[in-house]
Order: sequence, then structure tokens, then C-alpha cells
Amino acid sequence: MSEKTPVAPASNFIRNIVEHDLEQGTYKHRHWASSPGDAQHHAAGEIDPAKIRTRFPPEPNGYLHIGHAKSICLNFGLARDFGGVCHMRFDDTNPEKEEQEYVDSIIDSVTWLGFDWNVFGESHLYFASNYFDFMYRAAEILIESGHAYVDQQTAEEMRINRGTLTEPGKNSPWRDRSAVENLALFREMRDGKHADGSMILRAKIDMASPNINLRDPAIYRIKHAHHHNTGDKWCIYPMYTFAHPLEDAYERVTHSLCTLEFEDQRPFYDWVLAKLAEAGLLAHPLPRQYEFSRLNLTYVVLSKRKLIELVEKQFVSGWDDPRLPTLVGARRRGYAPEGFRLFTDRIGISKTDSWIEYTILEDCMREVLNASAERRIAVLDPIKLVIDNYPEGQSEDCHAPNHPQKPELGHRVVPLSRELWIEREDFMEAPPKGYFRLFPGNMVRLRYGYVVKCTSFEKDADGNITTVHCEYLPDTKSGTPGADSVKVKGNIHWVSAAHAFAGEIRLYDRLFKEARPGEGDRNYLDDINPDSVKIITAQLEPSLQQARPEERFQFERHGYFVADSKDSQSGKPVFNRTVTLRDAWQK
RNA sequence: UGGGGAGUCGCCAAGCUGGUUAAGGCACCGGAUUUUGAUUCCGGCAUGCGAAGGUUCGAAUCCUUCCUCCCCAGCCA
Repeated sequence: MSEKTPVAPASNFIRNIVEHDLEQGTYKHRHWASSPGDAQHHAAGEIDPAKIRTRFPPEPNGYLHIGHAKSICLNFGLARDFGGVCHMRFDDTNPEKEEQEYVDSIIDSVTWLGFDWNVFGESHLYFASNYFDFMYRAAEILIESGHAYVDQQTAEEMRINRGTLTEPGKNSPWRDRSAVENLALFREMRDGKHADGSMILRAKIDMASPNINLRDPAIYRIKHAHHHNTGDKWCIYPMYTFAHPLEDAYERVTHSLCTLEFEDQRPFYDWVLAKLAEAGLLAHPLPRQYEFSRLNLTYVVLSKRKLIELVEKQFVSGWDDPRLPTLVGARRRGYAPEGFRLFTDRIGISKTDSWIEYTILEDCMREVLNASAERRIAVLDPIKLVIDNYPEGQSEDCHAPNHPQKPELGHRVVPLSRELWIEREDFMEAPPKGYFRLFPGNMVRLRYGYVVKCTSFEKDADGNITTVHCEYLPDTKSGTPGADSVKVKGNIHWVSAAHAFAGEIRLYDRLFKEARPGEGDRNYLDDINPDSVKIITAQLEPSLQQARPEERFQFERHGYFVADSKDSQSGKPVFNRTVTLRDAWQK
């Protein structure tokens, strides 16, 4: 089924760069010593069996979301397609924000998406914090070569002296200290002799640079904080801008992919690598950074800050709320890993600021789920259908295929009897033109059962339909020679009232009612859809009782549903609606 | 009004070292099949590539000017 979407990955500028590099043999002679290390370490290793090395470098300070899925698929997909390796690397250089809980969740999500960092017989799971000794050494080398200095300005002074977008900055009064003095001070920083914020190590570049990121950026700060991995070993920690190129080089990464906002940072990335290559700490070819545009999805919010707010202010039930675009949320919603991979292939990679329509993601899920999910029957808004000419107390088996396009998946038995539950919307007292379901005098097929003719109906005091009456045509049972003797256009699903069971179903809809939440001067919280979830009790066919957590189904004529991983109990599943079926019927 | 990026069909996105009719996907519109108004299948869908000039036999692709949008002034990443 899924052969339908072979999708040779579309050409994009990054693949073009990789192809070009491969043709040129740019990375052919790289050595890899089977573990991260400096130039000397790798020189002792063999020629790298990996044609290219990429990396997915999340900071373990939150949960992964759909935007990360794009980056994960890009990095791991590129490595896979070009005979390379993608490193799973935690960028944990800020002890104040990072936790083991996030590390575990991230590993779980990337694995769930279908990617693996065990390649060429090695596990490429890395932590930037394991490179602190190396980074410290790199900093000392920069100091010794006159490319870094210890600044004692306050944060406020630094900010003022940085200048503005249109005015150059001013040199720090501490900028011209000797290398010896800087080294001594930096070691004091490392040894805990100074308070947080009292000193900072800065790269010495150009306070007048039109690129603000080159105005002597901070590279090492004092933080007397406990680190989730290194404990209390360090009280100084490298800044991302300094650490990242070092991590990449240490791991022999060839193509370092990140989002557009780091574009201005690239000159510094290259500066760090060049200075340390000159000093012999790093070997050529050095990693190169390339930037692509981050994902924007309509009706969704992807910023970490907003996601945290939604959780903390309890607009949702938690990080794994099925309405959230987190990967744990999407998983609980029933979204499939293959769907995410299809999605990332479909939206492509470019440098254009773009907004992807949410329906693209939904369509990818429909496509993948249509191919894989077994069909079941659920009546979400039940009313009674009584077959008046069917004997009371009698029942019989009907056979329903588990998948219309996959006969090899077999079929199951659904019992039929005199009283059934059918969908409220499958009956109308006075139907509009084009409606071909149940209405007085009309005939429809009870899917996998008989053709019935609607004879009458009952209403309660409020005018709501409570019961519909019909008569069945005994010779028309599905699968029998007479099945097609009567042609009907309508085909409705049903469950036997005596055999079905009631189950909880959560009908999820988008969390935001506006395509671009918070656009203009609106607060994104005001754009929250008040009806993003509706909990109902449905009548479900008997076989659904055995549904296992995370098992996905198509409830015929409704959509795709998944047994909730948290709230389902043995014999008592709870279902989440993943996405509806397309519906071309305009009411 | 400093620097860095981006503008190709409703939404994405190839092409951009200039050369027949501007890929492809999604959406949309027709039509066929269908015991899911689903799926599947066929067909349609930019005389146009942010705008205006220019170079050229020939430009989305080169040049000039202009317009619009995004990012950067954390001891965050």
C-alpha cells in the first residue's frame, strides 16, 4: 500500500551541497578514531567509514516538537541517504536548564520516529558536557594566542559598550590584558575563586564589526551550578556559540545544519574553528554550518516559551496532551512516525520563511493510516434502529473485512440483531437534496449486512429522534448471491445494541482557531479554540474490547483513532481521534 | 537609516554555471471505479517566476534600481 509514496527525496540546496562535496571528495580523507576527539586523536584513527557526519543537537531542556521532527528527519535522513552517520548529541552546556527527564524523553521520541544512531558498529550518542575538558583547553589556547580575554565589566556595562545595530561598540577597559594575566584569571574562574557574573571570557575580535555577533562575544561564563551530567566538577561553562563548533569538530561532523537565525553566527563559528585549527587542536576539513528555515505550521504554536505556558497554565493536560504539537503529544494523538517522515519529505527544505498548512500534516497521517490501520465500527452519536421484521432474540454473524485493500488481513465477525445503534446523522426526517442515507421510505444497506427500508421513526418530547424503524430485505445479505439484487446508494454503519459496548472517545480538534495564533497584536492565548476536545460515549463493536494501548484503527466513515496509551484499561479502551476522514459531503 | 537572509500557482517547492511548451507534491475543479459521500484511478490547474528598467538571437536564471518580509544588540540555545 505504502508503495504508493516512494518519493525520491526532493532536491534541495543542502542535498546539492552534499552531493557536490561527495563529488569533490572533500571529506574523503577524514580520519575517525571511533570516538570524538581532537586532531591528534582522530589522526590515529582510520579513514572515516562514514561519507558524511551530521548531528541532531537538542538541548535537553524541554520536549521535542514537530519542528524538531523536521530537523531530525533532515539530519538522520541525509546521513542515511548518503552513506553517513548522524550523531545524537545533547547540547547540554547550560546546567541551569537541563534535566535527565528531558534526555530520556528526547531519546524516546527520536527512536519512536524511527531513527537510530547505532551505525557502523558504534553508538553515536554523545553529550556536549563530556567535552568540557576539551572546550576548556580550547579556551586556554585562544587566550594564549591572544584571541580571548577575561572581561570584568558587568553585564550591563557589556551591553552598553556593545553598541547598537547602527553604532559600533567600545572596547572593554580589560581588553588588552596580557595573555599571562588572562590565563591566570581564567584559571581562577575555573577554580571557583570568583562569583557568578563577576568575570567572563570573551573572544577578542572586533567591537566595531557590523555583525554584532563578532563584537567580542562571550565564550565562557561562571555558573556555580550543578550539572545533570558533570555534577559539581565545573563552575564555568562554555556558551553555545563557542561550544557548538567545537562539538562539531570534535565529532568530525561534516555538515552542521541549523535554522536561519544562526546565519549571523556562522562567521564566528568559522572563526573559532580557524583559530583552533591554526593552533593544531583541530584538523581539516573543518565542519561547515548550513542554515535552513524552521517549520511554521498553521493553527499550531511551536515556540518553547508558548508550549511551556500552555502546559503550566493548564490549557492542556500536560506535555503529552494529544492536542499539543509535541512529539509525545502527537504520539498519544495517534500520529504515526511514517506520517512525520512523509510530511518532512513533502514540505522540503529551503531558506524561505514559510507557513505550512496544517492539513498537509493531517493528509500525511491519513495517507499512512489508510494504508496501515485496520477498520472497525464505532457509532459515535447513537440512536436506535429497530428492524421490525427481524425476529426478537435472534442474532446472526456478519463478516467485515479488516482492510478493504488488504484481504490478507482477513475479516472479523460482527453480530447483527433486531435492535441496532446507528449514527444520528445517518437519518433525517426531511433530508436535503442529495442526501442518500436513511429517511422515511428510503433504502440503505447496513454495511456488511442487509438492505433495509425505513418505515417510521419516533421522537421524544423535545423533538429529538430517538428511534428509527425499518424492515430488512432477507435476500440481500452481504456476501450472498442476492446481495446486489437491490441497488442502494446509501451505506451506513451500525452495531448491534445487544452486543456493542459503550466506550469513551475523545474527539480532538485543533488547539487554535486562528491560522497564525497571536498574529498582529492578538495574544495567542486568546486564539485558543474553546472546543478543541469533546469527550463522548460511543457504541463500539465487540472486537474493539481487545484494543491494546497505542493500537490504531480506522472507525469506518469517521476517521482514524488510537487507543489511548494512558487511560485505556484492559477490556476498557479509551480512544483518541487522530484525524477525521476526508468528507466531500456538503450538508 | 548597520549587518545577514528570503521573495516562482491558494500552501509548499525544483529550476537559478542563461536555450525547446516554468518539475513535483498538497489543495482545488471535472470525470471513472467503489458495500467507507473514504481510498484508488484518469484529466484540468502559472504566456508567468516581488516590481521596473537593461544586457542578449534568447532570462525565473546575468546587470541596475526599487518594494516587501524575516533574523541579529542574552553572561539563552
